[in-house]
Amino acid sequence: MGSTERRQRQKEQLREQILEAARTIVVQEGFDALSMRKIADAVEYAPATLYLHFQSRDEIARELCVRGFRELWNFLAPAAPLADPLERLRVVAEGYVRFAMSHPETYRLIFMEDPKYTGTVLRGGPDDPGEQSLLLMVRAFEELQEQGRLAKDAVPRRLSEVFWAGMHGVVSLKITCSDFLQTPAEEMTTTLTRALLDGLISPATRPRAARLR
Amino acid sequence: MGSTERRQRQKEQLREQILEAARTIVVQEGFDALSMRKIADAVEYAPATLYLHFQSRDEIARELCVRGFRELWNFLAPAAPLADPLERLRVVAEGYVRFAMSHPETYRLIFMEDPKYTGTVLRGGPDDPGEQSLLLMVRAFEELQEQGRLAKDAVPRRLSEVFWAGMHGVVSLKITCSDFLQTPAEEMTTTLTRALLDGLISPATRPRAARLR
DNA sequence: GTCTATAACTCGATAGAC
DNA sequence: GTCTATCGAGTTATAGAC
Repeated sequence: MGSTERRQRQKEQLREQILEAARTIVVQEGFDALSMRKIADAVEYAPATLYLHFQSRDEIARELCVRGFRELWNFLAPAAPLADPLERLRVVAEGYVRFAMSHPETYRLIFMEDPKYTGTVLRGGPDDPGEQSLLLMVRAFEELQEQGRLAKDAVPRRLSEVFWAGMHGVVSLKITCSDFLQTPAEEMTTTLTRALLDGLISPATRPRAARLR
Repeated sequence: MGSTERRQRQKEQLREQILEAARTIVVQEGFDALSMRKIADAVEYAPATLYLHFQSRDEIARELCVRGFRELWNFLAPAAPLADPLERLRVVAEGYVRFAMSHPETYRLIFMEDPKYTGTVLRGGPDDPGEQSLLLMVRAFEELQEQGRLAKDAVPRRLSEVFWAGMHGVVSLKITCSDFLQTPAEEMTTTLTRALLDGLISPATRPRAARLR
């Protein structure tokens, strides 16, 4: 049954082409400009053909979210093996912002467009990609706590969410109103990171060696 | 010419009705659901009539942004007369988050929807509403600096932008994926505010009295 | 199995009758 | 000043020809 396999391969190929075309449209024209007609034009098939591979425009958008988030992870992963949890958090922030600034439309689709898309990667379940990424930060704060560099009553999960919110604030403002902001994204990130980590890690429990400046 | 004045009043009344109907739709169904037809239905006029009062749907959206931002200012203004700049910043943050959480769809329209709407209130000119609001924070940081509670080489404008980004991050994440976040918005805000202000106001230059905890 | 053609529905905006 | 009627373009999705 070699022909069946070939068919299967071709089918998957078209699926990839559709997703690639969709991604290109989103990146170049924004998510609002993504329509089934436009995708169909790009892959040179009739609009209806797309429905043989995807149930709806929504399903395509969700798949773009999943893949986009996977790409985001590639920017965060280099931080994981770093020994110092503080350094790890700084590298996470740097990677996060670098991803968002180099893929603004993808970032917008995943985190700023619609809760239903954000929910695709951040459902809150223990196995979803968002939880994995947050865990990278949670662990860092836990280690800081174990090392006595963080107040005993601090809640790592909460600090991680605040830390994430800070990064998200910087990049989403940069995406929506970069003209208004006078400070470059990277500068905002370092200022934010320094201030936050310096502030979160309370002076009382922080040995001199762990100081950020 | 009393009848002319009456006409004028009626015309303005309809304009208000249109805006009020539009605001209701945005608040209840979100900005995407805002259509000229729906507004026309709500005010019991034909769709074409709306174009006698507004050039386009866009112009209605922009007016909603301007009014929404005015309402935001009402939440921030109570902070202005406070003597202690640090306290002022805390109250600004509290008001900002309270506005966003009580008017999520309005907040989304102004700050998260489209740069062209955000630009309506944040053009970057010296007279726009956004600049005014940011000035509230800039002044607070300047005073902290004058009082020697902030490093001399710190840039108030930059700190304000970072401070604002932090608040925006918290509320926009809460709006887009509140299910994923385990921490309530108010708690995130106090954690963020404490950490940021504690971190921004560097230990070296900060007298004991100004400490946040 | 594949794809064309089209249904059935949105929308914003306008021309012209009254 | 307001309405009816409609244009033209957009959308998702499906029925049925090939």
